Formats: sequence, structure tokens, C-alpha cells
Amino acid sequence: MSLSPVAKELSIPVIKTACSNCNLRELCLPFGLSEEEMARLDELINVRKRVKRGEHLYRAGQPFESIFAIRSGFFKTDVLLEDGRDQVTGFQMAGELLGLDGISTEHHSCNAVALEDSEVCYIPFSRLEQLSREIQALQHHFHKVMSREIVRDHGVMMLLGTMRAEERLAAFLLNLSQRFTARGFSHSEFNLRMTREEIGSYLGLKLETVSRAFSRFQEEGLIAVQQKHIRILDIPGLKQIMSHHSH
Amino acid sequence: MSLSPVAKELSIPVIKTACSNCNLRELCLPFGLSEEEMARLDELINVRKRVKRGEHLYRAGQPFESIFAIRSGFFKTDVLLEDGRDQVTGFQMAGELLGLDGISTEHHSCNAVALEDSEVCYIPFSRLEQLSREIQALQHHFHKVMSREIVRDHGVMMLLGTMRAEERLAAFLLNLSQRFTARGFSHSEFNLRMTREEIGSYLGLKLETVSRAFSRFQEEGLIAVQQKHIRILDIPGLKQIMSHHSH
DNA sequence: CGCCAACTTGATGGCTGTCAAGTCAGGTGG
DNA sequence: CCACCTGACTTGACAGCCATCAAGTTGGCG
Repeated sequence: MSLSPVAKELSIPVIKTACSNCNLRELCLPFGLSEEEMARLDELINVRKRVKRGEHLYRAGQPFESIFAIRSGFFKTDVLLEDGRDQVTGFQMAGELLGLDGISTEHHSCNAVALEDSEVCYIPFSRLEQLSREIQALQHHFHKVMSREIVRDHGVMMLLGTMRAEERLAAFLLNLSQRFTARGFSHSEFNLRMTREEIGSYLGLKLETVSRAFSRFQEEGLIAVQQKHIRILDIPGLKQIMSHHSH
Repeated sequence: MSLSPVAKELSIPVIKTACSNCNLRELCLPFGLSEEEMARLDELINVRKRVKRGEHLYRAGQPFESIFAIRSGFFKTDVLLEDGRDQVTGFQMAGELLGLDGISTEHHSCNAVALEDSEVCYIPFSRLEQLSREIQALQHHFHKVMSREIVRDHGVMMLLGTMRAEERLAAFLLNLSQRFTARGFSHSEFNLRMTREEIGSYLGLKLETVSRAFSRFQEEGLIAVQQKHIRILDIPGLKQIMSHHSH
């Protein structure tokens, strides 16, 4: 199969990268590395690609070869069950890693889809393992990142297992706000990249329930919603809802 | 504070271990290691302790120093929220690792409680990292184990987010059955180590709902329940319930 | 034998899913 | 430029699953 000019144009463009210049290095894999160590990490990460909104970065079942660092943009990951059910397992933003689930079986176990035009760095996994055998700080940081993912998942299990709809949505908004803040964006105003249905899938709710909860928060003066644009007006109020065990 | 004889007696007894003799080595960290490599892992794991039913192996907030391999017995892990809510995040059995969540913050983020008298191997984490810088197979296997935990958690999120009560319980029973099988026990007959309440907490259900679902499965001839004793009579039937999207 | 935790079962209510209709915003083509 | 179309969202009415409350049963243990 040869690539037609059109197919070529559709293929994902390749760009050179450098962790040492990346303004996300404090959030990403290079965290805590010396100049010299970061240079060695740079050598390993020499592919960066654009992924357009709606495109898959990888699909469940594909062979696992590398993990991905999000340089810019926004992704979702989702899992599909044999019986047709699916669920969004996470939303990932700049500086976060994608693909850790693929290590276990050497095949990706979920789909990763860009929710806006994005850029990712390819991190070939076997070379990352090799380098982390040589650089203790890298090894340790990578272990922390994986562990953080496990802790995060426990938080979602908690949310799904014990919280009611409005509590889940409040927790979700606070989490987004906090992650935007960490990236230097406004903590109180942002655009949702995902649909109500995707939020619902992540939170174990139907889209109508998500919509109703948004409306209710607005009535109560906690947030201002206009479609995907969200302004958070009362963070303590949201926190109270999140932890207000109704009985 | 000095230890009285009584306190001494209550402290957890220490036993010498050896991975190379352990009949769980195919399920546990030593998987895939050569004789010589396993001997080096042995050097690192020189503490084994008994944990009695009901005792904590560790508690949320405690400093993280080692991970634990379960040599025999049965554990649960649970998370406590500030507002008093808690949830069981997992049940762990022989050959599985405990404590991976503590790597990220260097403090344990959940509680681990023995549900029956158990024995665990202490695996000092910094020494494990050191050794896995030297033994590639160990490093890679450890990464797989962490990744598997992430995939497992996604499965639980799926369960909590999309399944109804009976589907969840069917999935739970099939999962237990499969794990008992992998350990050489009967796949169709076993004793639950946890209460209905703990099952419910894990599955995001109330204990009454768990009890009713058990009764219903029994009426339908899928299982035979007598308190904690379970006989699985119809695995395909349970699978069908698990994936029977009710609409 | 009696106590207690764990469990079972029934009755009722509420949260959220389901179904349906309508609104809104953005993009396309005439 | 406007009409139209479509996907995303909102809102309402109703129903069903599961939580809640309550009472009774079982089994283990001192």
C-alpha cells in the first residue's frame, strides 16, 4: 500500500522536541533531573506529533511501544466492553502521560482520543526503561507517576462508588480547576473540552443528569455555565457540596 | 515507652523468607527471573511477617518504605474520605502486591487490613529500585505489575460506572473464581473472606442489595450460598448476567 | 445459654435513568 | 446573507433500581 499525496497529508506530522526547552518539564517526566540527565532524556524523545481533534492517538488492542507525554491539548481515554458498553476512564491534559495501561499486556487497553488539536511526545518505552536503569532520579520519578495514576484511579472509584450526582460533578469541576491552575490558567474560568455525554460517562451518569446538575449549580450561584464555557463562582461552595454527605 | 511482655507478644512475628522456595513465585515479583537473579531478590526480601485477621498491615498516612507481597492470606484495602465516607478499593490474595499506591507521595494512601490470618514479605522499596536498575527482567516485570494495577482499576471504574447491581456481583464472583483458579484452588467453591458490607463497599452497593442479589442468583440456580460459603453452579450463566446489557 | 455481628427479607421512598420535546450554536450551501 | 441542518444541550414527566428503614433469622463464641 503506497501513500497517495492525500494520505500523506492526512498522516500525523513529525516535529523535533526537547524536554530541556519544554515549559512543562516541571509537570512531566523530566521533573527533578539535572541538566545533563535531561539532555539524555531528550535524545530518547525525538518524535513529536500533532493529533487533530477527534483523532485517535492509539486504540485498544494496538501493540504498545511507547508512552506519550502531552505537550499541548486535551485527551480522553475510554474503554469498550464486549457487550458494547463503554466508559471514559480519564481526561488528560498538558504535561500528563498517556499509555501507561499498555505496559501490562504490551497492548493498549484503552482508546486515546484528542478532544482538541494536540501535540504529544513519543517516549519509546524500552528506551525509557533502559535510561531509567541508568538515571535513578528518572526511575524514581517514573514510578511515582505510575503510582499517582493508581491513586487517582482510587479517587475515581471512590467518586463512583460513594458519591451522588451533584457531589460527583462538584468533584469533577474542582479537579479540573486545580489542574488548570497548576498549568498557569485561570482556576475560575475555562472551556470544557468534552461533551456532557463524555462527562457523564466518566462520572457514571447520564448526560441529562450532568446537564441538570450544571443548571442546579447555576441556580445556586456556584458557577456560571454557557454551553462549554464555565466560570466557577464559589469554590468553597462546591467543596461543601462535594463532601456534604447528604445524611 | 518500653514493651511489656504482653506488647511483645502482640507484635508481629518475623520469619525468614526465600522467593526461590516460594510456590507463588510464578505469580509474584520473581516471575521470569533466572536462578541467580532470584537469589539476589531473596537477599533483599529478608523479612516476612504474620498479620492476624483484623489487623492493619499499614494505614493511610503512614510513611511508605516498602511494598508487600502476600505469601498467604487475604487482604482488603480501603480509602477514607474526610467526610467519613469510605470505600474498599480492592481485595488482594496470595502472590499479589500491596502498597504500590504509597510510592507516589511516599506515604500510604489507603489502609490494608488482613481479612484472615496472613503472611506477607516486606520488600524495601528503595532496594527494589536499586535491584531493578541492575536486573532488567525485574524492572520490566515490576512495571508490568504496576500497569496491571492501573488496568484493573479501569475495570472497576467500568463496573461502578456502567453496571447494575447484579451485573456487578456476577463480575465480582467470576473475578474471584478466576483468581482462586490461578492459585490452584477450586474455581467453583470457596469461602468469602469479606462481609456483605465489604463486598457492597467495593461494588458501590449497600449490603442489603448484595444480599438480595445473592439470593436471586441462588433462586435462579446460578450459585449456592450459605453465609460465606459459595458454590458457583453456572459460570456461563453468570457471564451472561455480567454482560447482559438490560436494554 | 445468651449475646452479638452478620445476614436475610420486606416495605417504602428518592435519586437518577429513560423517553420525549424543544432550544441553542455552529457550519454548510444556496 | 440567510435558511437549513445537525449535534449538543436543556428541561419536563415518569418509572425503575437501589437505598433506606425495619424486623426477624442465623451462626459463632464466650
